Amino acid sequence: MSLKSDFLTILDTRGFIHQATDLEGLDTLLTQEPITAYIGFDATARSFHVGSLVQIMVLYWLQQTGNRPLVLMGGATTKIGDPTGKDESRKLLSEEEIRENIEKLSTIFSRALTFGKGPKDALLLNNDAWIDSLNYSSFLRDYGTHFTINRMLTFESVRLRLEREHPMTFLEFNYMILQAYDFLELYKKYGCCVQIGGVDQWGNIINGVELVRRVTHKTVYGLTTPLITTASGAKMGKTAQGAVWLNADLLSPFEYWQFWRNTEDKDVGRFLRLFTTLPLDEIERLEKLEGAEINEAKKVLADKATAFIHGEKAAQEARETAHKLFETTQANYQESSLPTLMLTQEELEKGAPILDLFCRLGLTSSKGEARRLIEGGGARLNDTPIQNELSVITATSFQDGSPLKLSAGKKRHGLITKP
RNA sequence: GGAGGGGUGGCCGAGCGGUCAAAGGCAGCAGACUGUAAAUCUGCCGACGAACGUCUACGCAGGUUCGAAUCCUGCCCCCUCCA
Repeated sequence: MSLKSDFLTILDTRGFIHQATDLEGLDTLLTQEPITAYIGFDATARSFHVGSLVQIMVLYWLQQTGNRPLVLMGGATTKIGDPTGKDESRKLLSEEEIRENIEKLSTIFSRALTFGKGPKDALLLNNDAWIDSLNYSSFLRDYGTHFTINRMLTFESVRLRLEREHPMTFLEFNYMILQAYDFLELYKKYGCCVQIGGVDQWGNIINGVELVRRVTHKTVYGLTTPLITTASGAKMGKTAQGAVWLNADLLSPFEYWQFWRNTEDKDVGRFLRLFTTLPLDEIERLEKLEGAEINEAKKVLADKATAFIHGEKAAQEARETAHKLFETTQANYQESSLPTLMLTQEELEKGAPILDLFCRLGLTSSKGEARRLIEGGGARLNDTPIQNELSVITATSFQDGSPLKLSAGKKRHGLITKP
């Protein structure tokens, strides 16, 4: 099928579309008038990770093509989704946590989207605003009639749990109803007619689409994005440190840059399409590079992806640090984005144990790990393998006054400076 | 409420009185080869300690024993079937 609208054409050619309720209908609508669409986000963590990046990119393109994005933070649904908070004080605390999470999560959108009060400006919403005040009996009477258990049982998420004989609580069962209600609310308040989400959200999205139709007799649309895996089949987003967070306080821009730089060859083209805004013909050129040349494409990917989240300046710095680290022998890392540790005068006199320094720089999580690293030959000081696990850093270790580079393997480095 | 099964390291999963810091797999880390890639091969993979070693860990709390992940008692949680 050939798509006519800018938005769907971009989504399609860049690989964002997994399935949709009525792609043609949505396409037609998009060519007629600007629309409002939303994506819901959970507030369970303090930061998004690359898994959510697909969704964020979709919102970006939505706004770029002249439509209005709504970012819905699931303040209320997150609260309900976690049934462990039983006693009163904990519940209060977790509400507090959710608030903090939402605050932190929201910062990510400011670079990708333009917020404001204009017709095309993005809005940040929290479903707390309407779900918290729902009255159980009237909610049941008004909306409960639109959901049949028969239908709900056929949804993938439910069916799988039942087939595997995994328990599913009534609470979880209700989650999808509340999410459907979100859609209805957004449709009524903001004229929002599209919900977008990951493949796992398909069932929930369908429910929303149907609820809106039953209540208002209007057609709204659902669209899902594919689950992004690496060419080797692994779920995206794991590094040595854990998840690939988007917030800089959890993962430095340099490490973020490195994550993209280390993309597998086979993924470069796909990732350039998904996670950068480079023109398609440029991407086609880049992905044709072969052998070692494809590294240039990976650098572009890293630059653009980092700039999108952390800004041009941070991307530039990350690139320079990487260049110094991997492509030259020069040792001036002062301006780098590597973890840095300054020793005290006292430590320099007494000698700082190398094992401690590995831990303090976050290169290893225990002294034992640092010890094993040295035994295995993966530990280096200024690119010279460390032989003795008992060595110490003293004032004389700084030969020319520049920082010392401590490395765990070839890719993880930290700097040690003296006062 | 009754009967039965089960809770082991990041995950899966063996062990069922000493040889268990706990097989095997996955994930992870490092080394070799390369291109800061993939694949492959090798090593490592609880903490502390320079080291003999010490401590903490097999749902929780006690107990039996020279000795317990393994046996007993109580509690908590999960699953299956029955009411």
